Amino acid sequence: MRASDRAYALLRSDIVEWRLAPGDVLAEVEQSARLGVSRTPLREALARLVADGLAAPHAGRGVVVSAISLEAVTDVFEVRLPLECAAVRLAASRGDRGVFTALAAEFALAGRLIEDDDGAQDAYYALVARLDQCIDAAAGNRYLLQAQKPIRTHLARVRRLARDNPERLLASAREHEQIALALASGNADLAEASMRVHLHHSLQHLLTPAGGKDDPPDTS
Amino acid sequence: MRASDRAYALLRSDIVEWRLAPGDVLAEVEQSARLGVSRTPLREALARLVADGLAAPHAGRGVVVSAISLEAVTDVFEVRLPLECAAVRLAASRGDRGVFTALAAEFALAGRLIEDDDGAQDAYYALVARLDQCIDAAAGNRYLLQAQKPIRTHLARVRRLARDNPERLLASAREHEQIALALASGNADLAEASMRVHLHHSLQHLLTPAGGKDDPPDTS
DNA sequence: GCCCGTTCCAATGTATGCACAGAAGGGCTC
DNA sequence: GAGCCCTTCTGTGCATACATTGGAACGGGC
Repeated sequence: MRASDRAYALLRSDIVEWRLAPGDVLAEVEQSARLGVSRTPLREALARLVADGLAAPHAGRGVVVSAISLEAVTDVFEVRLPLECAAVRLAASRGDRGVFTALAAEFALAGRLIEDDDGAQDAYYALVARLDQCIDAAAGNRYLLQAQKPIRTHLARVRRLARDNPERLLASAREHEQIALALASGNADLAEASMRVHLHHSLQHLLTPAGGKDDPPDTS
Repeated sequence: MRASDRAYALLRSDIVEWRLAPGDVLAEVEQSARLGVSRTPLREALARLVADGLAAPHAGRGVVVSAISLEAVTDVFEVRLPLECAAVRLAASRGDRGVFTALAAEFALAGRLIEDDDGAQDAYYALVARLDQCIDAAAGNRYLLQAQKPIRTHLARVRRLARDNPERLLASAREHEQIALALASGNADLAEASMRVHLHHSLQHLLTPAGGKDDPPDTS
């Protein structure tokens, strides 16, 4: 792997996983020393971060990690909603239905994934990621993918703000099952409606202040 | 201005305006010599072009200008439609209505801009760009803007495939006037509907093979 | 005591040199 | 004569050295 790719991946995960907080300055010499690469590939990595919107050039003072807030979450969803709806509509009309039938069955069984302890939730997240990938593949539109990629990045960053909530995850699994079923039936209207339902609950949960002990948003 | 910015702007316009054709290889040494910058800023410019989707890394052979075709136009519009609709919905609910009332009046007068000879059409395109900027400002969503930017770039590239057609431009002006009027009234549903009408005609015209002498798409 | 100017420093922006990888062409062998 | 391998060469990837710009701190003047 190229050094610039490594630097980009490391910095990106550092930002997404909140090891680098908004406002932190990414000085070239400091980061190049920390990551063990030279300034040239590091500059390339910083440029990609800026293009992603994860960092912003600070006039004359390098780049700083960009801020993300609750208003920003609302803004992100204002873009995510039409994009995801467009994606599922395309996937419903173009996709291979068998794939989504199988995925729906997996989501129906997802309860045990979620209720199992520790690492099992990762399996659920992986399942969600697989559904996303299948939708992307079925939509078959590189421009749509290009538009969604930064949105998903910002979303992943917000997701790390809170821990997991089994209740919400279970509801999320049911919503995803509905989406998969709609795609399996090739019904674009139903798929879009199911996606709207899911995104509504997802955003609502994100905007709900973490009430009790750990009341965690799920944005998948 | 920085050398990397100059290189990016030059290469970008070269690609958008078809001085560089799809498949052309962008060799670092060659382009750095042509543009009068060193290899380092040129590499940065190439990376930005790749991020924009205007070029793609070709394994072991540098980056090549990416292809754009009629299927690609359809794909671009599949993303453009939901994004522009979302933008006008937000603009209708948030924007300052006076701005759009004034713009609607300008579009109503746009006939003379279009029918005037030569450079006058540029004034019309500038007017369209101003409407876009006002919609962007009214929507006030940086993530939406981030998603739209590459789409608009690809669109600008396609637009250069054909010359102007006064008939289509006049119809386009009327469609834009409707959008502006809907925004001025703060009616999100009407604004979206007007946008859908405009995009439908825009795409139809793009997909129509240039029939007579110069039957030129307008994608604004 | 405060404000403005100057100077120094640090960090970015740029250029160039070096090393490695992939491709193309030629030569050798079957 | 054709196919395969080796050599060479071009071009990218990386590192480092140099220039330039912006900022901060210190000193002088009001």
